[in-house]
Amino acid sequence: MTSDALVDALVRNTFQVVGVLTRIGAERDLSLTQLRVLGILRDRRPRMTELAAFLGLDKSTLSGLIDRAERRGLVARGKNPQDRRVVDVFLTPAGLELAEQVYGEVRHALASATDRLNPQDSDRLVQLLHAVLCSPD
Amino acid sequence: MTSDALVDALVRNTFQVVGVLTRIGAERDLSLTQLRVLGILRDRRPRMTELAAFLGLDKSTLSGLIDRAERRGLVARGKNPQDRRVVDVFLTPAGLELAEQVYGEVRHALASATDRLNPQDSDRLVQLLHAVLCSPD
DNA sequence: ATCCGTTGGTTTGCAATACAAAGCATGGCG
DNA sequence: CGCCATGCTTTGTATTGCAAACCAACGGAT
Repeated sequence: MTSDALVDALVRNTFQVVGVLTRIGAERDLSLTQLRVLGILRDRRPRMTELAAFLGLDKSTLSGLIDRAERRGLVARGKNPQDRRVVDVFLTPAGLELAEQVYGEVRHALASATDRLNPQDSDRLVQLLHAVLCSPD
Repeated sequence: MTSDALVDALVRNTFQVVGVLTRIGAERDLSLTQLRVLGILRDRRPRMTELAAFLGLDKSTLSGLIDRAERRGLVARGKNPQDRRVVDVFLTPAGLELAEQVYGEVRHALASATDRLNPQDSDRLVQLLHAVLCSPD
């Protein structure tokens, strides 16, 4: 079955990227999850529950996660005028700067891998990856 | 820059696969790391240090990890006749069975995604992924 | 043969991550 | 108003991870 080879490649690729992300995050004392939070908040301002669902985490997990990030001045909690129960989360300027920095480094670190492809192959790979991951099930 | 799109796709893909692995692991009380241990031990019998290096973890982290897996009867520690200091790790029959089971499920879960590709695209994607990840840097 | 530095693992202490269950406040009904 | 649902936090517990200290075994040098 050819799809086995594909699954293997996907999983292997996953752990390699996870390794890169973890290493880069560790240099700034950011866990994989924190890194992901920063990435998500770059272009969103979700409420706690939304963010938890996005990350596939429990609400209670997120409370602690945001607590720590807030204590470091990376994110902030905002009140939602429509519904006083909900808590919106967003990046502080410092958080945004760190996010951009880190993701710049990620691009740089992965460049050594992605540069092995010529532009056509690169485009093709992007297309294929999109095809594979388009539906979140 | 086209490589930005590629990096984005790789990272997004990574988190999607991590999500699948985490979910399937959770059904059997296996963390992502435990899952990976099982995957690695399927066709290897490394010593503790080798396994730690493979996973990018500290030796001390691995001790606890293997402790718990051993307590569940999934792996075992073996003495190395050449050097009495080293501890070899390998899957028990139960561990092997669980590993096969879980990775079967992973294949199944990802099949809904991979099946979207025709065989040619699938092969092409495998090729491209291999090209990207061939050197671990 | 002994000394001693190196290597291989474990132990201990600490922080972060994650879940579940319980709790608290707000919202939105009937 | 009474009551349940929703949104988030708190509390308790297990796992994961690192660093530092530790012990045991190896191996070369004297």
